[in-house]
Amino acid sequence: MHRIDDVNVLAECLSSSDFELNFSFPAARYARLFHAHAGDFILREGEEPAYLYYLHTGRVKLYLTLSNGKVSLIDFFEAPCFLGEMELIGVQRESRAIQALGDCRCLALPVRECRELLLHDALFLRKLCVYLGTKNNRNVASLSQNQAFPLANRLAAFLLFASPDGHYRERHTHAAEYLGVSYRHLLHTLSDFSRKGYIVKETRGYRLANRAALEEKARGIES
Amino acid sequence: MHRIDDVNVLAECLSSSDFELNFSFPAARYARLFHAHAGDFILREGEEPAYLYYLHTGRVKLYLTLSNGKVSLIDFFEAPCFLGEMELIGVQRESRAIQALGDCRCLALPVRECRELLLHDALFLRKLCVYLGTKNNRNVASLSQNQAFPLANRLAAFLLFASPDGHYRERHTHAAEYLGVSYRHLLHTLSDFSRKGYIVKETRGYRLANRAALEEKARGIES
DNA sequence: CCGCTTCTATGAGAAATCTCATATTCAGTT
DNA sequence: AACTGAATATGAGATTTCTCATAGAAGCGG
Repeated sequence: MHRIDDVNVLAECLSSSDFELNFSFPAARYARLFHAHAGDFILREGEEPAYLYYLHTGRVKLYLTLSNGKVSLIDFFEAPCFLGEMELIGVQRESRAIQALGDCRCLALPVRECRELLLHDALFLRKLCVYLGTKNNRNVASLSQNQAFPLANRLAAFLLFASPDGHYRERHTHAAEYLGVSYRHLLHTLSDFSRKGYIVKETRGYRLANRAALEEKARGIES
Repeated sequence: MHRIDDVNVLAECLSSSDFELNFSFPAARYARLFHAHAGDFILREGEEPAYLYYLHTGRVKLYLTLSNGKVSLIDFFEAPCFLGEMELIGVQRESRAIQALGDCRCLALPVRECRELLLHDALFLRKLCVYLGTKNNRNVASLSQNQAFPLANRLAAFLLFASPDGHYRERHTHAAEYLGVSYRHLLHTLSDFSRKGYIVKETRGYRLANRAALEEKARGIES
């Protein structure tokens, strides 16, 4: 990830986002702009971030490495959202990494300069509470779903979620991590879906061939 | 759960807790006191709470009922903590219930009167952010652990966690919910631990007989 | 004391999921 | 063009976990 010092690009980003609406102090005055390429790390494991980031464009994934050695993909985040907010409020112990999935633009407030301002800004804190609460809800939902439903149901929901145009193109490796199952088992279930005609393999990915059946499978998950 | 109108008891509760330190306005003026017996519901599923609760004494469990019909135990909370804060900030969609595990005392602020005060109080909001962030961390940790380790490891950790005096006395039904496995499988694994001599069955519960072995099993989980 | 519900307990068999081994393809590198 | 590391695939067998069936024990209101 590298910093972009072009003042015009920064101004453009600021004006094309809700960034400033999150603060009751003139945050724009402190803002920097960063650009991350696909695969770049925005937060590295065990590193104290120097900025509070606001993802302006792009998509990232958050994961942590267990003592197991296994890497567990925790969640996807899409712009707009905060990154590094847990560290700001000082509740971060685990070593987490945030990695860009595609090109990302991040507005950033330097913690050193803004920490006190942020921690006394009721508007920002309220926005942050909502954001944290929403994240919490999602986590709780997936926590209980993972335990309550076998992969077939969760995969059906994921296929529908991740295929806006009816074409599924996620990496199997990513999907397996996200769904919390082994790569092997994901492939099993995909080929099972193929056999049943729910999906059809294409040159690159799958086409959702029987949306109704997938929705039926996914039912009971949406809560 | 019923309200306690004794002003002296209320005053006593206020003075014996950090309650007032969470707010920069005179919250004590608005505070009520409630008492819940074991099994009482503090929040019912699908009900909009009229109060922001601060658990003064006691222990509660939070769970939600899936469309599945299955009930999923999400978490335990111990005093002191907030309850109903998700609803206050307006990010609550799922139907959750909070049930007292033993006798509980709750300080409570009426949402109708305090909502605006609370949502503009930077001190309270900051405390709430920390609280939500901590909750989030716990959820993420258990989310990834559940996926990464079989029950034997998690159970070992749970036994050590839930047996301060070396005697385990949790309800199997509760434990099974909490660990996210079937009752049957929990019993399997317990009897396996028995056979291996890790634990010894007593009149009521189990005694941890081989703490070292349990710690070995639990290792790799503590992150 | 009776009937009801919940918890505890155990067995048998099935389903879900994992590990390991092995190939192939593909993109990037040298 | 050869090499390498990741992603894709597929098979076989083991492990984990679940469902169902059954039964006794404990607690509780009538």
